[in-house]
Amino acid sequence: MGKAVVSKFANGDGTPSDDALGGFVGYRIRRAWLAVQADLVNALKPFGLRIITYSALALVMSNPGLSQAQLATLMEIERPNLVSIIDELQKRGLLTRDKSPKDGRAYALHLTTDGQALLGSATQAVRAHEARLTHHIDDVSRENLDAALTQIRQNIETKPNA
Amino acid sequence: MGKAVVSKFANGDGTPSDDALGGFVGYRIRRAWLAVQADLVNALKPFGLRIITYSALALVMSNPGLSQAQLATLMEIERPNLVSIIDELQKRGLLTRDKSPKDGRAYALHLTTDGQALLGSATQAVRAHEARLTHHIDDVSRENLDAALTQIRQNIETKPNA
DNA sequence: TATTGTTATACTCTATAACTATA
DNA sequence: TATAGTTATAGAGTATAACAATA
Repeated sequence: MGKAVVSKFANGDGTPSDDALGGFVGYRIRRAWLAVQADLVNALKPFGLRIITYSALALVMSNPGLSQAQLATLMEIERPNLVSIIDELQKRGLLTRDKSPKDGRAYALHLTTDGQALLGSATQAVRAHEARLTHHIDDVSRENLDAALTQIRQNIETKPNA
Repeated sequence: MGKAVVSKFANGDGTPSDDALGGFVGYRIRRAWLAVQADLVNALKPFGLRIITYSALALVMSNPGLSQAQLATLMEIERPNLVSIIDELQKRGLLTRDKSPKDGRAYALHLTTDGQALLGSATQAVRAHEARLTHHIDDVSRENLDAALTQIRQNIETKPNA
């Protein structure tokens, strides 16, 4: 009685399955982010930019004159880890580090014309990448996605684990 | 003419803003994952487990007897990086590495009774963590979230960037 | 020849302590 | 004293090459 067992694996077809994790929202978000990240890295490669250098350029563009400490806070990275990023962008002539007129300790960051041009081209590529991501996702679903992701972050902030 | 400029920053209130990135779905997914990850790390800490060791236990539980190569594929990590993870779990007596009867090169992985017990307790904590994440997100939104994340992964697989 | 598990290694990302110069 | 930028460093996580044993 009972038919032959092909495999002891969870999905019963002889191939191991990830069902034990696939039911978790966190796992699904992680898998989505890894896929998006890999695709975005490729989208930025032609411009010689990494995700972190693109982010720095975009944030300096929107917030001209901000300091490295402010930028690090905005990027949610530690101040020491921003130094080499800014070094790299400055060496490539994409942004300037000027002594702040108001605070002798701080630098005021600004994009150069080249930096603005490169950011513009890269942003077009990022928009194309985003358009591909959200293909077949209508406006309502897209808004629901944003709302759900925001709610999740709020839930964690409100009731963090430890 | 024209009122005093409080700040040149994007949000105009004297504080720099991340609006330049906040409009991207990828950025929102990343932020959500980072928050979920931090919370999950804390949820697993009491059990002496990291996300990667919990994943390994859960997958071996669902797929008893699978090999390290199969597990590495399932976890989407490289085979060499799995060795120390299995070492650690074996040293703690949570799983066994038995010579596969069918393939002299491979090990068949199984959870011990202790491993099953620890996985059970940890899974309760992960479920509690997940319940907190999805608080205030109704079933329809939750299904929409899953569908959207799946669609995004499919879009990338279908039309990858480079 | 190809594959399993392993070692060694390297590269990125991230986190902390401590220094200097300014405030 | 506190903060901005910096240096040095250490720890994760991840990726590849190469080897012995087995298929």
